[in-house]
Amino acid sequence: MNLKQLSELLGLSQTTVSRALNGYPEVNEATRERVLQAVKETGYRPNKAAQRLATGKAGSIGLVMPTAPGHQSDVHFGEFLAGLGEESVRHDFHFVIMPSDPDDEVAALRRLAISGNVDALFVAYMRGHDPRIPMLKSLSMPYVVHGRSFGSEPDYPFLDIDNEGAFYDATRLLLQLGHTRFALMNGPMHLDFAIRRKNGVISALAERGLTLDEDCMSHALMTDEQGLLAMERFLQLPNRPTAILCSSTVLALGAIRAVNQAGLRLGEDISLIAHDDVLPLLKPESFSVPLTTTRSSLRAAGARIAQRLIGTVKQAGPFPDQELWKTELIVRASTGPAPQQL
Amino acid sequence: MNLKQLSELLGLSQTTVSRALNGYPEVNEATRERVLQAVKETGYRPNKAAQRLATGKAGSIGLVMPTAPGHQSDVHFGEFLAGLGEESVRHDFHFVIMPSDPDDEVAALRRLAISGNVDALFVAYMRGHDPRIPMLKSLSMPYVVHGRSFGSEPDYPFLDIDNEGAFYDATRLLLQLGHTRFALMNGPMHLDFAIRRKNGVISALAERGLTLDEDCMSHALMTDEQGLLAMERFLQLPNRPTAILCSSTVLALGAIRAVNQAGLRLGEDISLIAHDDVLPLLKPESFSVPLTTTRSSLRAAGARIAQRLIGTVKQAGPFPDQELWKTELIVRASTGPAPQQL
DNA sequence: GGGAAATTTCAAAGCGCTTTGACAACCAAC
DNA sequence: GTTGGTTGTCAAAGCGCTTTGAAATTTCCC
Repeated sequence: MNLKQLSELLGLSQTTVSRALNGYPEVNEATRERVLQAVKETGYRPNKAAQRLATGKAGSIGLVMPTAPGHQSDVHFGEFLAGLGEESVRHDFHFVIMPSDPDDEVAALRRLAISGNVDALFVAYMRGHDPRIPMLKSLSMPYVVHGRSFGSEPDYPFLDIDNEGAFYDATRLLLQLGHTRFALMNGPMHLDFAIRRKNGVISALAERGLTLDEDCMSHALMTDEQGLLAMERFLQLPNRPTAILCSSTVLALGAIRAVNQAGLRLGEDISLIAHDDVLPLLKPESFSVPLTTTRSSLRAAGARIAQRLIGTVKQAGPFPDQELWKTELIVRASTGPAPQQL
Repeated sequence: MNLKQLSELLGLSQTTVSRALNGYPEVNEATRERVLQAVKETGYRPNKAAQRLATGKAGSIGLVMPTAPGHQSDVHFGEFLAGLGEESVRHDFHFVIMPSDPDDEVAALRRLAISGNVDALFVAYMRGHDPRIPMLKSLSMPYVVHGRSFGSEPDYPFLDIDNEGAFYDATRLLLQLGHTRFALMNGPMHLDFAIRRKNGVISALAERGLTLDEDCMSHALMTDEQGLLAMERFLQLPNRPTAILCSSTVLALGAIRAVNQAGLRLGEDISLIAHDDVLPLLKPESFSVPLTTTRSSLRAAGARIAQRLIGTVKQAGPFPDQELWKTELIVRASTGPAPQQL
């Protein structure tokens, strides 16, 4: 069943039927009703490819999924996708995923943009001075950046959380509890959020005249394995840290295993605050010692970005171009007063 | 730049240019060279929407991502996606994701199929007597099922691992080590793989005249939290099991925490074998006590399914319709002889 | 050199939709 | 009863590609 057949069935022109379907005002309400009824009965569905060709709109948003043989498939990515998905299905959009080697993202993004398969782009895993930003600007296609790019003029549309503020607050809490020896277990060094979180820690420490040693910083993929390794290193330092800031609950998982293995008690010998992306798989409150966290839902961010992108494509009102979400600092049992000096 | 302009530029007809581009034989090699050269210089890219309309092929495969507000976004899903992605990018395919409430998958799948956005479908998370199978059969669109559907005639294209065999073998290993009290920590009861794994355990036990108590079975989402809860229950049983079979390394994570908390030693007081989907996030060899596992790579399965789907769409030779992959049983330190009777 | 066969190219007809510009049909107002 | 403004409907022209069927050109063989 196509439009032509449907219109013949109804004794109307294709124009009228098309207009009735797409909510144009210049159609008699009675006629529209008839058309809608016929659609129900015949199960007519407009051909997407033809719609696309005619309108130039694809009804989909595109994104690049970093993946390579052997590359980590990131839990955080799946969670974000879920948010994006929930929102797009609500608007009858779908999304197109272009897998790409993480080293080749600019090219992948360009391919996706010119493929004509998408109306808008979303990008994540931002780095400092990210080359994708100028590229996106040069494209005439709506986009939203998840995160920001340190070092680039922030004049592009983004949604980010206040990473620096989150880790500043977390650090201050630990300072107030009397801790003086800190360590930071961070994501890969080149990623924007990692830079900002580090800055947050450093500036809070600086207020008390403290610094963060090179030894007390780790930059790695956010896996439990890396968390374990990093923590083991920290614990072997001559003057080992008592306060740990951790960029993910996944890292925390490994870190805590290391703490346990060393026979230390979390929340007493070692205090730890992790950033919580609200992964349903890893609830900080159900850790054996519930985790103090800075919280911001990755899924909610995904949904919001989808909303902005789709709204822009549909020209449904203006959206704020730049959003910075505050995180919540939630205190649980993994933080406690600094242990007495030995 | 479109085809018309390009052909005018070359002084050729659209037909010839189109044929040259698409590798048809009825084009002079010299002409083809000229065309290809012009494409390079002008950066011409055929309009996808028009191609689709003309050919009826979308160049993409579709899948339904189960997601709902509050629903688990599954680590296993992301890993599978990575495999699918690696392969599809290799063939210039992309995939379209339709998010859907897990209770509404049949409808979502149908929407996706008739949306005209995809050439082929992939489905996973199969259940017993899965209603999607008859639905897929009724569609005239290629598809591959990941897993199988217990109770349905296996006359549809699938790729599955030998779940029953894996758990049969794992159980036999534990039996040989002298264990007699078993527990099974499984995925959700309605899922096909869970049914088959359970059968594998039961039939291995039956050979020794043993049975699996209702108490010693848990069916739950495969999260570490559920693993913890299930194991805590097992450990409180009057005659507690010494051998645990576990459907995922994620479940094992929680289970092991419970074992530790109870002051028991893994591989001595309790033996555990988990199924390992080769999640890069959770390597069984880097657990504090390395895990004995049945292994089969989810990512490889994703890649293989993409290969079959794309091959079918492109009519590139026949593929086996049904594949059953064996798993590997890899023995590490989490299994040991049954402890002496008390 | 002529005719048949093979090779190369082309004009035109779709694919199924949207949208433009024109045209009836109707109403109110003078 | 004509004018002017709405309303509702339509025919036809795209959108940019593929593909059919025919025509033009070249090649081959006797």
